[in-house]
Amino acid sequence: MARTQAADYEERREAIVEQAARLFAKTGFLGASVADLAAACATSKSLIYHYYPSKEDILYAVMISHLDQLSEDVVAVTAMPADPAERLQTLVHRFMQHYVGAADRQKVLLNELDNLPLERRAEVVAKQRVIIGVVHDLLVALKPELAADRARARVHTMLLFGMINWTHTWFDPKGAVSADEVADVALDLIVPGGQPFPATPVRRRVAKAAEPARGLTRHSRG
Amino acid sequence: MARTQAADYEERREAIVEQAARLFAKTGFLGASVADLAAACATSKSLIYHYYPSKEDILYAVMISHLDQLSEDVVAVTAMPADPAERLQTLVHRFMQHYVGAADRQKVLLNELDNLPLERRAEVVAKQRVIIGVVHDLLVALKPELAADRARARVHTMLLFGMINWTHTWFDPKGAVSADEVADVALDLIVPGGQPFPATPVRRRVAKAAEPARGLTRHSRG
DNA sequence: CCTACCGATCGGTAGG
DNA sequence: CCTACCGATCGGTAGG
Repeated sequence: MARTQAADYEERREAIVEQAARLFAKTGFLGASVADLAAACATSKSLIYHYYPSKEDILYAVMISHLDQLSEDVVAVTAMPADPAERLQTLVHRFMQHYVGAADRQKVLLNELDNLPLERRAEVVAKQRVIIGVVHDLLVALKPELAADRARARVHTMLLFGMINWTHTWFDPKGAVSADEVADVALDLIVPGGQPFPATPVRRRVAKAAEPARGLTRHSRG
Repeated sequence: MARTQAADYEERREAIVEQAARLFAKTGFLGASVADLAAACATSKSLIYHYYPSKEDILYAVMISHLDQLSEDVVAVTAMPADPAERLQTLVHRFMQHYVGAADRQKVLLNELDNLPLERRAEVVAKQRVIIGVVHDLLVALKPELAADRARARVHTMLLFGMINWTHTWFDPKGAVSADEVADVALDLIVPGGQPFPATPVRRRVAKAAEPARGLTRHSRG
C-alpha cells in the first residue's frame, strides 16, 4: 500500500524538536542519546531517524527554529514606524519574552553551537550577526558618541547582549521580577534616561489615550 | 630502586589540568576523551589515571583552580582600604583580566558545570555565590536606591555579571579594545558617572602629568 | 515502525 | 615492598 506523508508529519517533527530541546538543555547534546530522545517521545530510535537524518539535524532544527523567532521580531521592529528608542525597547522586551518562553532552545543555542557541522554553524552565526547588527545600529542611533567609535559601539552592543543572554543562567520566570522588568533594567543601564515607554515623549500621546503603562503587549500579535 | 613521589608531581598535575582546560573548552567535557587528553599530554591514559582518579576529578580541578583565582581577588579587594567604588572597579578589572588570561578555564566553568557530580557542583556553586555576594554588596553600597529593593539589587548584580561573563563569546584579546577598556565600559554602564580611576577624583592629577587618556593600566601590577 | 545488530569508541582497570 | 608507569584490553553503550 502506497503511503503518502503522514497527516501529522509536521506536528511530529515539531514534537521531536521540542523534546530534543528539553533533553539537550538538560544533559547537553553529547550527553543525551538518540535512544533517550526516542524514549522521551515514546517511540523508537528508528522513528526518530525517519523524521531526521541525523542527531545533528535535530540540533540544527532546535537552534534555527528559535533563531527564526528572534529574526521575526527583528523584521517586525524594522517595519515599525517608530523612533530608535522605541524600537530598541520593543526588541529587547521581545527577546526576553522569547528567552523565557523558549528557555530550553535558548540554552541549547548558546551552549551547543560547537556541535553543529561547520556549514550549518556558519548559517546560525550569520543569522545571529544580522540580529546583532540591528541592535548595534539602534544603539548607535541612540548614543551619538558611539557613531564616531565603531569599536566602542560593538562593545556596548555585546555588553547589552551579555546582560540579556546571561539571564538563562539565573532568571526565574516564577520569581519576584518579571522578564519585562529585567528588560527595562537592562535598557535603562544601556541607554540611561530612556523612559519605560513610549520613548520619545515630547507630544505624541495626544490622540492615543489609555495605553498600558509599560506596554509591550501592543506588539504581541493583533 | 625505591621511588618516592616524583619531584615534579604537582607540575604534572597542573600540566594535565592545563591541557584538559584547552580540550574541554574546544570540544566539551563529553566530546574530549581521556585518550585525547593523554595524547595532548604526550603520555598514556594510565598516567592520567595515576594523577587523577577520574575524568570528573579533572573537570573539578579545572573549575576550582580558576574559581580560586577569582576568590583570591575577592579576598584582596575585601582587604583594600578603599571605598566601594574603587573596590568594585578593581574587582571587575581583575575578573576581566582572569577571564582573558584563563579563557579556557572560564569557558569550561561556564559551560560544563552540569557534568560535575552533585556534591562538587554544589561546592562550585557555593564559591560562585560568595563572589556574587561581594559584588552585590558593593553595588548596593554604590547605588542607594538598590538598598531598599533586594530583588532589583539582584537583577543589577546579575546583569553586571552577564556583561563580563558573556565576553568569553566575543571578546578578542588581540582586538582593538582591551579587557580593561571593556571593564571600564561595563562599570560605567552599571554605575554611571563613576570615573575611570581613581574613583573619587576631586584633585589628584596635580602632580601626575601625561597619563594615557583612557588609562587603566595603572592597576595592572605596580 | 520495531528488533537486531554493526563498527567505533567510551571511561576505567587488569597484570607485570 | 613500595610507587611509577606501561601496553593492552575490559564490559557497556554510542550513533546509525
